[in-house]
Amino acid sequence: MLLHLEFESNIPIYKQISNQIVVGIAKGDLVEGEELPSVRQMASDIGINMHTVNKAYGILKQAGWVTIHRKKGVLVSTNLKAQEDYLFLGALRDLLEVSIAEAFLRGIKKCEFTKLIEEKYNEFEGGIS
Amino acid sequence: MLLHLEFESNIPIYKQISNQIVVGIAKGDLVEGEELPSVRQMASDIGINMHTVNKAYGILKQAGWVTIHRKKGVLVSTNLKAQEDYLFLGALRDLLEVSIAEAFLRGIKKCEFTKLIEEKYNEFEGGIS
DNA sequence: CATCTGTTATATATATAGTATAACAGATAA
DNA sequence: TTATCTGTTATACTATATATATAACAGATG
Repeated sequence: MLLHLEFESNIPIYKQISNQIVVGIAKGDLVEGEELPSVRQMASDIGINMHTVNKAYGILKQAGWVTIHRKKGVLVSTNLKAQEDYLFLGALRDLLEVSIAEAFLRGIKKCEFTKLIEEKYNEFEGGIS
Repeated sequence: MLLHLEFESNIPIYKQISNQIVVGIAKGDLVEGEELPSVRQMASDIGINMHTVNKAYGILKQAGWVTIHRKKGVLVSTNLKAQEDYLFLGALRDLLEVSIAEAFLRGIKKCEFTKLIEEKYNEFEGGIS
């Protein structure tokens, strides 16, 4: 899977990496058990420091998006750390509040917003159907 | 309008301030033309530095959420800087992609996600009805 | 005149992000 | 065994972001 990094972005590189891997899993570009490049390999490919990749992998490992074996290397996983739905949705609500407020005040209709959500969901659901 | 700041949050204070003011406008707690406290006053009330508030106001001014008059002070505005809907929605799409991917992989159903959006929209629409 | 306003400038302290170099222990292959 | 690769950890450095502190300026107000 190709990573598209923007080095002038205000989003940290390690966050861009971990984000795109999670999205890659949702899209089906990365499948359970698939091996990811080593920290040194990916760092070399991208042209960044090893520790930046290591931080991204550490975040993914922490959340359960990858498992790391001495033998097999870094493997894609969907064995997520348990988190109650209401906690996840609560955090999501907080995250979305400002964006929804801005959209509302800009005259974006409710259905336009939800349509955007549904389209992205379909991108993911299409990957496993 | 009361601000609820979390000083241990990873979200900068100035961002928490500007976010909550935008949400306050959407909820109808702040209305067009309403005067906001001066940078020194708000800083004093909250117990933070003047420049932190000034940075928040600067962001709001930049986007068009407030206008600043020598005479009248800092006024709530909804005279937003022109931005094409497709640009706003494109940025929104990027912002939501990871959250939607996570929700999808956690088994949150599409309708649960959109329901969350609709509920927040209703909070805002209720404020002006 | 005194006071308040937004704004700007400068300085400092701390945290974060990214890089650089090095080392360790486990696994792998020659 | 030797050599190489793995994730991991440690240390150090630079750059940037965040927040604070102090000061000053020009416009407006009473």
